[in-house]
Amino acid sequence: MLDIKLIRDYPGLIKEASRKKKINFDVEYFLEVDRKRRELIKSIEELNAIKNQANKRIQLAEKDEDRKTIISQMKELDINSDNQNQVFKKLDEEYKRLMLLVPNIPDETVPEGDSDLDNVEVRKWGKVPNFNFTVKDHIQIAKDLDLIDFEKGSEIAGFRGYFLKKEAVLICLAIWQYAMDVLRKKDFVPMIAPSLIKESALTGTGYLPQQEDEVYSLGDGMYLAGTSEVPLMSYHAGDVLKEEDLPLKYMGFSPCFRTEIGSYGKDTQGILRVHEFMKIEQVVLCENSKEESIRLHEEITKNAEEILQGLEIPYHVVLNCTGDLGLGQVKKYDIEAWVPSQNRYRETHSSSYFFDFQTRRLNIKYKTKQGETKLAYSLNNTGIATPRVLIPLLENNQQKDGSVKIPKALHKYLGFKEIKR
RNA sequence: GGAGAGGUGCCUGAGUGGAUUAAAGGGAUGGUUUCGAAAACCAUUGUAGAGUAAUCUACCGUGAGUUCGAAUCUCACCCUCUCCGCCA
Repeated sequence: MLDIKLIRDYPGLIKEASRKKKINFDVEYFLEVDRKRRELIKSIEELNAIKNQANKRIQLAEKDEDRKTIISQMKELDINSDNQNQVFKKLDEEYKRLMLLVPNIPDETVPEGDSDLDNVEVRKWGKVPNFNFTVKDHIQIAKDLDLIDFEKGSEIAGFRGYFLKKEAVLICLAIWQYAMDVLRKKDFVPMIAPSLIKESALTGTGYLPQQEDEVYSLGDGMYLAGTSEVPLMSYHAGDVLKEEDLPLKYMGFSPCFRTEIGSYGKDTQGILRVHEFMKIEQVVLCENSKEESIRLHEEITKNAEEILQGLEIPYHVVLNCTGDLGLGQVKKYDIEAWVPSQNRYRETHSSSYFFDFQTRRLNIKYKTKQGETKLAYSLNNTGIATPRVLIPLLENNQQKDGSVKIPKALHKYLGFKEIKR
């Protein structure tokens, strides 16, 4: 949600943002609704002022007759007032519905583009491995080493279902522990967040109503979160924080659920795109400042890179183009890890900032030292997501003999250095 | 799942249809006093919207309703607590 004053004063910016983000939003229509709504508010407030005055006169009236006269006058006035209120209710609903659909304005450094194909590489890390044998994809490796059971997975959990087995499980546990240790050193507060959540948490973070298809709805008003960003941001909904406590940094650990509607036919094999996975998410609330947002955005991006570097996984960072930005995102980097079997990088992390888009919806503020109350700004990035990260981990470390070497950083959590049969 | 109690401002807490402009106390901030502090005294102390401004409007968990008028009455929902049952 954006500041209504900004939309009123600079509708052109919103129009541009809609165009760049490939989002359909009719600014002129919205402003018309806003104008009518405001006119009505003014008129209703004037009526209320008359009523309030009349109430005082009713109380003070000495004669019963006077009182009756005023009451009958007020009854007449009420007919008009009821009508206005009904019209207002409809207008207000429409206004609120539209307010949730106004796209945030992309940063000027974000390249224009239609889709992820137009994202721009920012930097690369690590050496893409050269294999002197035919590389296997993660599916084959997992089958050969009995690490993932896809057949039973789809039998029990349906399409995109999977069972992790044996070392795959232990490695996931180790990866979580490792990633948490990295983030803990950077003072991120560990949280295990609920995935079963109410609608308001999803609306507050901007996933609803915009991305309704992608969220599992349980039909009783409860939903399954696609990321712990949703419960963690909602954790502070309605709060007035202290400036000296900012930035607040959380690492949220939770199962994540995604319908993947709209990606039918994409990545249907393996564990790249699954309905259910585990993720450690970095969530940050900071002061109302663009500079601070940018600084922290770079920081949480670096944190994720540090985690991947520790796992010895080659990656690159791309700057997402406007068409690949979500409704509320101002700027986003995706980190993509090298997947040898596909001979390309695939997304493992997504790092973005929102300014007050989410905090306005969630009403998260803070008091400055001068006593001013301001909306906080928010950011988030993946810490690590499993099992997806197993793909580059298994593939990049596969050996000619079919075994897989395990990156050093995980050894102390595992007690073994390779997967071998 | 069953039974009960409750939700009022930064906090405690009063308030069963009209003077509530939400009492009172506490806290916080500023001032007086003081060498300085404590105490005492005085003052200030919510959010949002409309307006150049004076000012006006809304908000007592949320939403709807009754009424000329609702923190107060009615209905639905949300949340918290207590007890019973079940349970990792």
